[in-house]
Amino acid sequence: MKKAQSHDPYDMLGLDRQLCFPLYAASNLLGRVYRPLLEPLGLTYSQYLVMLILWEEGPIHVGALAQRLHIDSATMTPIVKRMQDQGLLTRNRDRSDQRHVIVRLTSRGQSLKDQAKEIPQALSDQIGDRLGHDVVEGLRTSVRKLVALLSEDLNTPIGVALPTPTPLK
Amino acid sequence: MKKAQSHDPYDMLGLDRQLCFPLYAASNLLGRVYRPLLEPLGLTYSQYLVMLILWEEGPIHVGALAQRLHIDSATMTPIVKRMQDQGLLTRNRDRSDQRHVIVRLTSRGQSLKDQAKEIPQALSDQIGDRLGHDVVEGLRTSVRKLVALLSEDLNTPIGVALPTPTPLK
DNA sequence: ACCTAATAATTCGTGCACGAAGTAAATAAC
DNA sequence: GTTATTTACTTCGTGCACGAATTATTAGGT
Repeated sequence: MKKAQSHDPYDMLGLDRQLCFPLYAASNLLGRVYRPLLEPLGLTYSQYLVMLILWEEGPIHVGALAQRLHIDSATMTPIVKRMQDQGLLTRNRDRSDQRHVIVRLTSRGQSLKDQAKEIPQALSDQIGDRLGHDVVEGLRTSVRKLVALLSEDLNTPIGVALPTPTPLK
Repeated sequence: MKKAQSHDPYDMLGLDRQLCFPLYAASNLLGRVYRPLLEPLGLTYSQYLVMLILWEEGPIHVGALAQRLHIDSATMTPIVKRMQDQGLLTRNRDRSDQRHVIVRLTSRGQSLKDQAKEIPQALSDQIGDRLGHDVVEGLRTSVRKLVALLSEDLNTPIGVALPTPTPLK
């Protein structure tokens, strides 16, 4: 069922044949689209994602936050620190387990939700209208499957077959 | 044809409803998958993308390189500088137009192609086998459409409808 | 020729994103 | 109960990625 495309390994090095590159480009471009929309709220894109979780789920540990966004906890720490400096949230040690740090929205952080609520709809409409809402929907579910695959395979690495590059040729 | 999902703006703030978040996560995760594969070659992921273009198309200006990868030229400059330091390429002013800087592979950069040629096939197979090759193919074309849309709309900004958030409610 | 765009690359400052190493607290081992 | 191990977060160093401001060069207007 798969159409017989070239199996010359060199052909695979074409930028257009890769899946990774469009994803990389799309992610960067989306970040660039979000920037002017989030600037009035004083949020970066990563900070916006943190807010989405806090608005939806309430107080949460730093590690859980990082896990939810599929980023390293070493990346999360400075993000929530800056957000604390902005008065959006508080960071406190868990009294029952001093290793955990609980992140909580301040009232200022809570109230920001009102200003943010129009953003996803506006973007979703704009993209959906031009790309086709069904295309966007399929894209969303496919990418989520890919994310699920990649994040589970970070335990049993996906590239483990590489150490023996071409057994025989 | 579109199924009637909630139009409550607050519902749209759910992390699972967003298209942008899976793309962000997928891009980060893919970068993490590529890292150990590219480390033996001494390349970062962005540097790998630059190499793909140079292998495929030969000498190119810094600006064109940035445009091809949909990143800012201010991001490109330090990348090619580091690659020059590694002896992978040369940077020279264009004699016919001193504003342009031409990037060329060195022989060392050329020869790296041999070591890289197995990488995309290995990943493509691993992901395709688990996600379905047809799913991956559909994903690839959809994301490319999205990229095309986003990059053209950066001239006529996509978020232009936002300055009037809710005309009336 | 001269003065003004426009263009190409770079520099600057901020914020992610990562792996590796470090610190401190809770748990296990014995 | 003291020592080892695990867990949660932080610190550190490198490399992107961006917008804004600079510099250098070319192209246009008169």
